[in-house]
Amino acid sequence: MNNKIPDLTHIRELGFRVTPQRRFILNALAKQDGHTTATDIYQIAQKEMPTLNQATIYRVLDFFCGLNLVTRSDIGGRVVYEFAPDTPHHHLICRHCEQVTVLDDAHFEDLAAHLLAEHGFKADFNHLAIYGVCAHCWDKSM
Amino acid sequence: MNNKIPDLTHIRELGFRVTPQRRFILNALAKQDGHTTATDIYQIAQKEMPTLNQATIYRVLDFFCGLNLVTRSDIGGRVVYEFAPDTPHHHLICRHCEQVTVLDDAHFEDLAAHLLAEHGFKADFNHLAIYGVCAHCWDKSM
DNA sequence: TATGCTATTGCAAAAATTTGCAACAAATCT
DNA sequence: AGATTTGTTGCAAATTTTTGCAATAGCATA
Ligand SMILES: [Mn+2]
Ligand SMILES: [Mn+2]
Ligand SMILES: [Zn+2]
Ligand SMILES: [Zn+2]
Repeated sequence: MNNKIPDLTHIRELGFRVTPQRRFILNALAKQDGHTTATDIYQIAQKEMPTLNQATIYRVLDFFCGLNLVTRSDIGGRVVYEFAPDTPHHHLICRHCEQVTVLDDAHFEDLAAHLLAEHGFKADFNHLAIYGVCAHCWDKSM
Repeated sequence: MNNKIPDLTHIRELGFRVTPQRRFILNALAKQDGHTTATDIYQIAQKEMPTLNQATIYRVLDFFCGLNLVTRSDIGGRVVYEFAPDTPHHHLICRHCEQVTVLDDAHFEDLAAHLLAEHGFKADFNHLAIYGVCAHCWDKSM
């Protein structure tokens, strides 16, 4: 469970506006503790904020992704959103059993340093979905 | 330009079937030399294979992705497909100027080795989209 | 608190993607 | 070549996601 109440006020300084819709969606994401689809949000909204339009949900989710407040990724064929935690994480996804495990961001520090040094690219590895074969499935296939 | 004619016969040994639709779609992908959307394929098909159904295109693209014959990724908000080359590559995408550059797979060898050793996970980093800020935009923002 | 600017929303229509099912056809075996 | 099996396709309907535009509402300023 994630109780952190997201700080929306700072987006005002960026020239954007704090709206009830944005507050609702970000809070909804923060309350969920895993990956959430746009449809999930819409269904929650049906009860708690029935006037909230679907198009707005997609636009706001996209808006938050642009600010790195939310991550968006394609996991197991579904597009999922997640409130971006202080400590970034990623996922290992097995192509066989579809199992999804968490991978700490620390594993990407070396690569990030290299990309910055060699390519001048300041990468933020935000919520990557890495596909492959897990240990269990690999054993079975041998 | 990619002239390689994909070998579809081996999928027969996997229990799948070689159909004109699959041949057409894989060839169409191989002929394009960049990222291609499902709609691109559909429009090509309108001329060369008008009976090819949209649903089939999505199913076949998904089928090829499952076999790692094709990569699928979300780049700049668009879902793009690409005939999987012998030498895997990835992309660095700037959040500011949206510029997309190519990153060789060699950069992921160390990480892959680590994941295999530490997590028993045999990762195939196929066509990752890495977001961040390019050198040019980073300079401007300082 | 009232005013003005314009970012954002709701709405409806368009576009993209998925799904169930019956008809079809690729592969295998007589 | 004909029969059989069952993986695939086309079709149409259901979902999901995007887009243009007029109306709305943040919020800065006075
Ligand atoms: Mn996650
Ligand atoms: Mn590519
Ligand atoms: Zn597995
Ligand atoms: Zn840039």
